[in-house]
Amino acid sequence: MIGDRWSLLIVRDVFDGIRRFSELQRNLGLAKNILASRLRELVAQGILEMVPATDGSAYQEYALTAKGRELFAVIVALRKWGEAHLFEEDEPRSALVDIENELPVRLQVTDATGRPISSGEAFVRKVS
Amino acid sequence: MIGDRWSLLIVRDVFDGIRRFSELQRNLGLAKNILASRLRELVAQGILEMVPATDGSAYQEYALTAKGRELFAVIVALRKWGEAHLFEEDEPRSALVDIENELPVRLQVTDATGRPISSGEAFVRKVS
DNA sequence: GTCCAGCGGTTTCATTTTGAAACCATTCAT
DNA sequence: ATGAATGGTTTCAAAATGAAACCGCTGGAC
Repeated sequence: MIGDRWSLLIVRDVFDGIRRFSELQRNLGLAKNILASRLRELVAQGILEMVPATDGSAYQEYALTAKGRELFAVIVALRKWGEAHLFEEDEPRSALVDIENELPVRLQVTDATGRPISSGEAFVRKVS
Repeated sequence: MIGDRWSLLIVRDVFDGIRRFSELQRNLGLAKNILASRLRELVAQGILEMVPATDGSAYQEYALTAKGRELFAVIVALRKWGEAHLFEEDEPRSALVDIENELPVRLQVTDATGRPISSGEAFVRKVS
């Protein structure tokens, strides 16, 4: 899943409403055989599923499953980090905004009470 | 960065306090040449830096830079998704907990007012 | 101070993955 | 009915990965 260059980018594109094989290929610029292989894996992992095309044609589209939609925070986190660090100072960039106010979305790691925490304030614990 | 199998796992391990070359290699089980190559790239990208070892020895350690620490939400998001989906029902798993209450941390995508939002309520907008 | 193990790599080479291009069957628009 | 677009698969070369051997430096025991 995170083990290769393309899978998360494909998932991101599907979140953005790109659903067809050829659209994904044009948008990402990857080889068709690799795209076919990645889509097959994502479907096998239950992250994407094939559904009948919404435009009434006989083709299929790729859609996120519930498991796939749960990657939302991952995509948002990566997108925000990328927006902050992968562009030059004055280079045009994009931002993820909420539909209502059109203001950038926030992403916060908090403790159980809702207080924001930093990486030093958390650790991994074994649970059953 | 997200373009390969190991870089994010290395960053995760450094968040977990693993700082030495040999520790990373033992923990991740990857080839030494690949680890050396990935660490070189992460340092070149300004995500990690080499610092003198904290134990007084002449060796160096790898530490997160400010840019690297900003990947915290990405690591938390991936970890939570993995905890939820990558284990069998009754398989022992681990969870990221806050230091104070030892309760699982939360991760939320919200709009500018703090209201939690789902993927359908956000879209990408071009900004300057 | 000497010896030996451990650390932090690099080099070499075989295997695996990736990518570009050509090809193909089916579907759609005219 | 015809030609272009869709959604792939096949083939083959190039690049990335991984295992193993090697190497110089460090640290600890003696």
